[in-house]
Amino acid sequence: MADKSNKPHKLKARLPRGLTDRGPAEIAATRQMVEAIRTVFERYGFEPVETPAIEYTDALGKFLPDQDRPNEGVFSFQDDDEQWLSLRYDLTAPLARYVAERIGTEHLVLPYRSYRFGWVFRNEKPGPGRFRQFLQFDADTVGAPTMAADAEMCMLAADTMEALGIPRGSYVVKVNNRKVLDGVLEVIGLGGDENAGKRLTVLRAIDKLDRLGSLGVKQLLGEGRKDESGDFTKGAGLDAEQIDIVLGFLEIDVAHNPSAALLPRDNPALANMKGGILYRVPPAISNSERFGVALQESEVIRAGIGELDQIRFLVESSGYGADRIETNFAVVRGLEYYTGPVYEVELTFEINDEKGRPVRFGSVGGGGRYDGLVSRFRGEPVPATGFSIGVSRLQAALTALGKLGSKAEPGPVVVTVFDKDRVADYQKMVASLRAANIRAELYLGNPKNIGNQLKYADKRSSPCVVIQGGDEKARGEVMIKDLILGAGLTAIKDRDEYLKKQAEAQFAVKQDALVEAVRKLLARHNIKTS
RNA sequence: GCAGGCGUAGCUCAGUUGGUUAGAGCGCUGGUCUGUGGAACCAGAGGUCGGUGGUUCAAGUCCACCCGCCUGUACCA
Repeated sequence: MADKSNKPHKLKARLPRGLTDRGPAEIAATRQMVEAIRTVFERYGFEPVETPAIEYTDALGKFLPDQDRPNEGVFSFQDDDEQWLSLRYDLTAPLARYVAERIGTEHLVLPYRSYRFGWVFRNEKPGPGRFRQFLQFDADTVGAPTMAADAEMCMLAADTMEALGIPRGSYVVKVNNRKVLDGVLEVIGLGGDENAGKRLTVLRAIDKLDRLGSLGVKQLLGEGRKDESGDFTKGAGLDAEQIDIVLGFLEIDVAHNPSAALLPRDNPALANMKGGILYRVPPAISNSERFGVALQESEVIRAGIGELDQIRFLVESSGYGADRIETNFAVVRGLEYYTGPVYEVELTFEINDEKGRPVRFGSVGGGGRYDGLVSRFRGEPVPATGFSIGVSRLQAALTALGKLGSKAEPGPVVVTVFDKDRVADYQKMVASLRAANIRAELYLGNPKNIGNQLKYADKRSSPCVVIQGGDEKARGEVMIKDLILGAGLTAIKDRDEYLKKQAEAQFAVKQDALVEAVRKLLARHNIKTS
């Protein structure tokens, strides 16, 4: 028993769930993505701004810690003055706080266009590609009520996807307007405060269209739905006609000719449509005795479609067709603060995971108009619209797609230790390489044989090693071995060919030509020197 | 949160109706190896069998609870 106390309960090295460590390949991939996004955002005229990861909880929005569920959704804690603080869960609310503090001063010019990226935190169940700490990249325009600001967000989203190497056709920016859905719900009798809960249930059901299909949504709008594990989700309890109308709206194909969805009330061609505004509406809507006329005359729906039409016109004018930016009445987006147009970027390709199962990445970014968010801090209305990219999720998708990060970055040049007594000489060689901006390191392990040192360099993905044994030293030379060339040698069967390549892969140069020779070797393999 | 499935070495997995000191492959470390990377051979390290409690003469194996992971679902700014 006594000897066991040597290692009593070994501390288990472990990471809290939903969090992840990131190695060189992932970090390099993230850098590359952030750089691509930043370039596009700056091209659009947005300027950088940074806010801290911690804010007062009440500034972040609705998630106030309460007794029952103190940390639901958001990580919160109390300051020593007992005020509640939280880790930010998005970048929009902190921006609203930032703007509200500066609006009307010389430190903020309206319309204010800014971008920022950083870690955000959500205390919720993690899943594949879903973490409790993840990177977001946002752009926002504050103080511009015009739809031109929204159209710009959509074009920005499309340009960013392409800058990230996602080909046109493999993504789509979907645009909807919260006013359209709000109008529909109002007309079918779900207006008013007393129906707020039901409206939420309906919107949630609509949001699941791409995942559950129209049958699943139909069930959720009605009685409810049972999933494959037997769990039952209670539905919104709409009647058949209400359900038909909601589904009918979702199915209207507005993507490719949205302008046609809005026709002026006084268009003579519409005489037979009772002065309505919707064109090509499904029978469920036009035939509805109860709601048909009201739907077609709804001012809210008309306003919403009018805004969508403006966005459509603006992006089309700039050359962005429906292959990149489409109007889609099924997009819901956040339930909380959006007040007008909402956008969502979806990846449209499917890929399989390592077990061959299809993985949907779905939405990798989104945003919308939130005219109420800044005004929470101020009496006056402040229009704002923004767009946000989930960098972490997008990175997971791009990695799975093979666009990112699978290949190791080239390592440093390794100077081997041949003669233990001459470490200083080798260190000097390293220093001369470093002085020439070449990544280089001395082998710091046990130098008892050269083979191990080559193995090490190989594992580091070093482009080459430098060797100087007694023979080279006597001739005033160093040996350079090209590991990248050498890597292919074992595959070569032909002896002459092998010897030729071998000679290319390993060569001696005068000691004072070391730096130049290494530089040439790196250039041959397209490795940047700093 | 709810439902279901799964937890044995760093990884992938064996482990009999409950029965002695829990195994294999890969990986890792060292050696053969003071002149050359992916090889070969040899040796070694590494396990509270996810945790705690219970049943039993005896638990990796049976039971309960907890934790973690996976799938679905709910919530999601």
